[in-house]
Amino acid sequence: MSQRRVAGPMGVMSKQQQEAMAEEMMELRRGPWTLEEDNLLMNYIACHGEGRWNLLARCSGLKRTGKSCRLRWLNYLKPDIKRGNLTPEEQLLILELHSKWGNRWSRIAQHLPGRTDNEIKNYWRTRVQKQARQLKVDANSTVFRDAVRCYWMPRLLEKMAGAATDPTPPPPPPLHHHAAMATVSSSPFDFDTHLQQAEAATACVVPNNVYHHHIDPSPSTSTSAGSTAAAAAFQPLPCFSELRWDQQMQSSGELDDGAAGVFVDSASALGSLSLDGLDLGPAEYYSDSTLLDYLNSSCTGSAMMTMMTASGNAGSYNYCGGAMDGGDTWRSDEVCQAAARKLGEWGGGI
DNA sequence: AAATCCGACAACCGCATCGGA
DNA sequence: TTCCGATGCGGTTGTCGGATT
Repeated sequence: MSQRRVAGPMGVMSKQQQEAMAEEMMELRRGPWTLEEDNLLMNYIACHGEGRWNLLARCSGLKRTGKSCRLRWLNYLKPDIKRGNLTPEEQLLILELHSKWGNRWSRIAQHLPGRTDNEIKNYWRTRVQKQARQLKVDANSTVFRDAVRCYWMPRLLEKMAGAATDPTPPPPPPLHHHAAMATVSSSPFDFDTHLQQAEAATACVVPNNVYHHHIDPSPSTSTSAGSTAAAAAFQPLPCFSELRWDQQMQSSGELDDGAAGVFVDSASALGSLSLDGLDLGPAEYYSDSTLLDYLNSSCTGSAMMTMMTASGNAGSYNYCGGAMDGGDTWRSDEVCQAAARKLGEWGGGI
């Protein structure tokens, strides 16, 4: 940032120095807010509304900077702030969105109503990064991300499934496709124990942003209790069930990177992806290139890929000879609708 | 019981961006 | 076009309370 300098009584002085001097002259307060200060701030905002924080700081009688007032309001006093521990759903969403956007705390917070960017950032630093530190790996490393995707997220989904069927928690949903999955348990999670398994699983995992809480697509191959539990894990969360075609996404400007692909609104937990009938687990957003990479690495000849959500929306497209049909060939067809109905029969909530 | 450690979270700081003058 | 104030964002620090030694 530019350090703007202006001439003053002390000679050339940076803007920061000027501010510091002004603060000194006004004896601005720092540190924890008192009840009186909170009341002053709330009363002022009740009368004049949010915004214009510097003016607020000057006129409210608070000996605080505008910045400090804004932060106190947004992170603590605002009426719609949600207090208390993050729910498994919220934790899942944070892990999910962070894997997609990185440290874009504010952007992530927009998807968690009532939670602040500060709260999410603190959660990440105290909980998630702690795990990474204990493993002596970087929290942004591929290995750690895969461990999160393969083991932490499924455990959160189990928690969600358990909560949905309380007071009698169901058995964990069937997890398959990777032998390592069989070791996932509801006991206290031991990240260290699973790290090696995560590394092994990574070798055969595919679209990079797929995590593996697989539901069995075929009722005949799983117990009804297991299917119910699996479906329960996909019970609708707010705003989570819309599948949009890429062209719609682009025309509506919802994809800021202009990428084509498939997007299952917000909660990956509700999307499911299959390839020629083989369940690939929940899906969120797949760029065309991601899908193509995967298909190229795992398919010979042709294949049909389908996606569906718990609300019953579904789509598919064809892969043949190393290429995919373009976005305009996406269609919602009978096959997918039938599959979606099937999911509904298992309790997916169509 | 006292000292120390540690996790959680509130608050601060530096910088970037935006919009109006 | 430039300047500058306001606001927002992400990284870092400070504080407090509970757990542990």
